[in-house]
Order: sequence, then structure tokens, then C-alpha cells
Amino acid sequence: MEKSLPIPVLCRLSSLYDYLTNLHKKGVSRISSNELGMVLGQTSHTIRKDISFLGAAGTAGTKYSIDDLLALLTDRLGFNQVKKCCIVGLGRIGSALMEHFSVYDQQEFRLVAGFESNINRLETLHSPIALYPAYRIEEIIRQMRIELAMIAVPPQNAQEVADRCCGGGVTGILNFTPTVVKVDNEAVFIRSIDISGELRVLSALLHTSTTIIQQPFEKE
Amino acid sequence: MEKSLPIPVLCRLSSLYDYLTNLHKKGVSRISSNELGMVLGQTSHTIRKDISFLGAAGTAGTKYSIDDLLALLTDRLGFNQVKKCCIVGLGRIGSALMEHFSVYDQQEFRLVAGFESNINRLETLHSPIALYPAYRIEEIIRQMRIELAMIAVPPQNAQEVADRCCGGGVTGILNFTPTVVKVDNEAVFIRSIDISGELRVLSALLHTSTTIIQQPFEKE
DNA sequence: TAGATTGTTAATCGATTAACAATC
DNA sequence: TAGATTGTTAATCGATTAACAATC
Repeated sequence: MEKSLPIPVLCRLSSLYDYLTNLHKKGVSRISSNELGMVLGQTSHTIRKDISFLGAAGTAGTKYSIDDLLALLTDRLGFNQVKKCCIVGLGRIGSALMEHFSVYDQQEFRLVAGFESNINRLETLHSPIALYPAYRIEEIIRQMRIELAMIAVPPQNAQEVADRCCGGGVTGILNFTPTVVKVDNEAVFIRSIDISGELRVLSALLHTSTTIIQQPFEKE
Repeated sequence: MEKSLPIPVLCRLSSLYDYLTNLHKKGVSRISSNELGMVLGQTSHTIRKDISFLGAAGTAGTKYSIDDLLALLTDRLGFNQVKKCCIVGLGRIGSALMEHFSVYDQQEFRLVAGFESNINRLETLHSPIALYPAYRIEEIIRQMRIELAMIAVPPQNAQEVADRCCGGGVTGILNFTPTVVKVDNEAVFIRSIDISGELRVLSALLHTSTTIIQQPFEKE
């Protein structure tokens, strides 16, 4: 039985993949765990440990071959199989994502559909990617075999949309809503990006770091 | 000396704050750690532990008072002090964020400036928020006493922009770029949102969960 | 009082860091 | 061979979970 990769490891490997892709484009051919650690803000130990999760990738004494590492990452993490994605909710954030992903061609995924419930708004939108009214979510996801859905609807609709995306058959959801969404299907992965939440975290960090004195609820 | 809150705790408290704010608006007055756990996808233990980091907030036997909890969170995490924010880079994502934060009025922060290096593009943009050319970053940040910067520039410019934001005096950076940015100032907090990275993580999750057999590098 | 539910201490779990052996 | 650097095992650290005492 395959030991599945811990999420923190996966996140770092994803970032590593991105960086190596850039190096590859620049024509760099080898790099050490030490150098990688510097750039990615990790220790060299962490880099090597993370890589070793994928199986051995380098040869001792030599630095990592960037091509080999990229090939290993691509293979093990499945980045060679293009995943079809859709975006539900084409408001400000949703349509920005739409444009973003229709321009950048990431080899790992391809945006193939957008959904919007407001028909008037839908008609004002233009995109090289097919757009559909929201009531067709299940139908289109199933028909096109879409695997990933990005959800950028108002928070109060996030759960319902997530359920319908699952109903259509997606196995991954990227939730841009502060709502914590849940699905009963074990096989569906959910990750969330909460922009306001992140701003609050930063805000709290600056606050708590400057509030040095404040000693709450002193017991006597 | 004040023990600073661990980041995971801070993230959950931020999400708790958001949820309680909604409950408050709906007129709900009390809620238990158990119910909160259900909704926020945590155990009741975690909820209570997190809250206890702020000092005692409830009374045993009774559920938490939502008003009291909100007051405590607001006070301890500094959400009553409005933080001034800016956005650097007004491309697709940047201008979507711009619109987003100029519409939603979050009491915790206020967007006060946007920066864009492309003068032609700058002139086509219209916003209720003041927009400036990128060369004025330091000047305006210092002058307006802006504390937080969101960075939505091309990845290759992220580090330089971060440095200049720090030069102006921000103490928090929300980086929307896949580039890992670093600053030498210890007092500056950085958080990152890597949208493509998250998609890759999801993508890898679905891949590794379906790839059951694949047993790499079997030792003999 | 009895039931409910908080706050906190203790136990477990997992991830990161360190050390080092393996090896090119 | 000696120097460099990987891969892996062990040690540390921190966060989550569990248990329960405190108390309304």
C-alpha cells in the first residue's frame, strides 16, 4: 500500500515544481538541496526529505539533475495528465480567474467551462472558454468529464454549488469562499483559499506582535 | 512575555471570527464548541483550545455568548483597528481584488491605494480608490501610513516589489505570486496565496489517491 | 442537585530538524 | 582518494486529540 504524501510535503513539492520549471526554461541543469532550500525558504533537510518521498531522485555527491527531478515530480504527482477544470461563479474573482487561466497555459490543467447563475451577467461576458448558466453544472461537468471545480460564488451558495459539482463528478474543489464546505464523498478533495481570512491573519500577526505588554486574565 | 499564537490557531480563529460575524448578523446569541466544530470542520476540543488562547471566554455549562466571543476576538486580534492596505499590480487578479475590496466593506481593513507600473494600463483603469504609478510605491505607502500590501505582479517582479513595499514601511505582505519572497526586516510578516500551486496540490491529491498500485523503487 | 459544557492538563500523533552513513 | 552531497534513520519539536476536572 502506497503511503500517501502529507499535505505540507505536497505543497512544498508543488512550489518546487514551479521553481524547477523556471530553472529549466532558463537552461540551468543542476541544483543542490542547499541552493533549493535558500530560494524556497526551507532547510536543505526538508528539501531532501520531501524529494525522497517520491523515491530516490539524485546521486550522492552530485547535485540534483533538474530534468530528472522534473520528470520524477511530473510522473509521481501526475502533472502530465491534463486535468479539466471549471469555474463556478463569474463575478469579480471568478472572471479574473477565468481570464487568468485562459491566457496562461499551464500544462497541468485546462480550463474548459465557466458557470454563472445570473443570466444577464452571463450574456455580457465574453470568453474563449465556453460559458454556461449555473443550472447546467451537473450536466456539463458529467458530459465533459471535468475533474476540478473552482468555486467563486457568494459564500451562502458555496455549499450547494460544491454539492452539485460533486453530483456532476468532480473529484477536486478549490473553494475561494470563506464558507467551510463539506462533501460526503470521501474521494473528493477540497482546498480553500480565503483571501479576507489571510488578510485578517496578517492583521492579527502585526497586532499581536506589537502588543507586547497586554497580559490577559492574570490569575492571582 | 506574551506567548504568540501559532499560525494554525490564528487561521482557525480568523475563520471563527468570520462565522461568528455571520451568526451575529442573523441574531443568534449563543453557540457551543460542539456546534462550532461541526460547522468549521474541527473537533470541539480544537475550538475550545483555540479560544482559550485568547483567555477564558465562556462560562462552563453555558454555551459561548457570540457577542462576548466576537468582542474578545476583535480585541485580542486587533480587528477594531482599521488597517490600511494597498494593492500592487493591477492586472487581472489585482484589479479583481481592487474591485472586491472597494465594494465589500470589511471593518478590519480599508483599501486606500493601488499601484500599476504600466502607465497606459493605469490610465484605462477607473476606481473609487486612488491609483498611482508604481514608481511612487515607497512615497505613497510612507505618506499614507499603509500597513499591508497585496502583491499581484508578475512573479519575476515580486521580490523587488516586496522590498520596495517594506522600504515604504508596510509590516504585512500578502503575496499572490508563486515566487517565494523574503525580506530582511524581522518585523514584516509575509503570507502567500498560490492559486496555481493549490490547483496542482489538488491535482496531485487526485492522482496519488487513484494511483494505488505503483510501488516505486522496491528494494530487493 | 444533575446535566451540560467550558477550560486545561496530559497523551498522542505527525512533521520538522538534525545527524550521519552511503556513495559518487 | 578526498570532497561534496544525497538519502535515511533518529531526535526534537509542536500541534492536535483526548480526558477530565471545574463550574455554572
